[in-house]
Amino acid sequence: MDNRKIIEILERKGVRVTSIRILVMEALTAASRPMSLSDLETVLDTVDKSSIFRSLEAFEKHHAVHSIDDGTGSVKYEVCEGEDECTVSDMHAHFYCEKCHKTYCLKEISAPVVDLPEGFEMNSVNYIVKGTCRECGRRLSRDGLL
Amino acid sequence: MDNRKIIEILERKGVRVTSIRILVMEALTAASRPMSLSDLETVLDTVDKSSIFRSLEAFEKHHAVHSIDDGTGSVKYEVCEGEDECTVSDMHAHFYCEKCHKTYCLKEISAPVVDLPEGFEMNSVNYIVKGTCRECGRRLSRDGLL
DNA sequence: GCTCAATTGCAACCGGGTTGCGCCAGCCCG
DNA sequence: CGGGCTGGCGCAACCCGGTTGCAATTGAGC
Repeated sequence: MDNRKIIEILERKGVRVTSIRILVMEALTAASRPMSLSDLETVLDTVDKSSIFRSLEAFEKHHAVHSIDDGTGSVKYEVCEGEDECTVSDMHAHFYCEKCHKTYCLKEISAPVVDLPEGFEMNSVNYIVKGTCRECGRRLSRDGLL
Repeated sequence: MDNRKIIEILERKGVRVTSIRILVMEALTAASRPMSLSDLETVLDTVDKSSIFRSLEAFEKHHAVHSIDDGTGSVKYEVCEGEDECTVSDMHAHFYCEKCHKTYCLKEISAPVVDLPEGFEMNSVNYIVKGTCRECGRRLSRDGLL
């Protein structure tokens, strides 16, 4: 992976560039799936978790990443797509596989928006579908467990 | 509140009736809103939290209550409406007020269901809207803060 | 190269959730 | 009534993800 690209992302978002932050952002962009703090901890085993945490904090403040809560008890982070803000783009659906415990990002499916009762103001939406992912479904049917 | 009703609910769901469980179920039905473990802990300050926890566990196993994760880090519980199962009824939307930190149960709004990519199997849906609730909206506009 | 603010690593802490264990209550059976 | 068994309870300890205080280090700007 080319560090230039990573550094460019950080600079564009106005995040101060450090070696640790490059590592964290690199891991996040390399992953095809939202990552939790402990996921990152195991990938970057030389880096202290508080440093990763604070890097993510900085990224999030500058809208370089956004966090999603898939109800597993550990917050996941993923790189924001848009060039600038990502408040709208973080409204897409996510899928949590109860078999392999992976969280998928259904980028193409934007989170549905409902009409709220009068007086309620919406700020953001969290839409999580739980179930069995494609691979686990295949695996289970192959093994005759389905 | 009439204990008879509480006991009747527990018996109908096949949960063994104990004094603690009556207290927990009573608190849950009395609350107009989903309650967390620590909410219940403060309401029932004579009861140990592990007892409350295990009561909730028992209730949930017998579909007397269901849990919802509003992304605040503490799971909320609410009494199932239906007489029997509640697997469908727990698919309604919830609203989390970021001002007063209350979770509302939008019973009349069922969680929207999206089409998943091929091979993905849906088990349940979690739909949380975050924002400002009616009361906080009123309060803020009354105080000129909005 | 120097200075000062920001970042990092470490260790400790926090809070929600969970569990091991001994004790107690209730119940069935003789 | 008495004994034994099952299940519930309280206590304390633990787990884990997240967070923070602090001292050491880094690095950006001069």
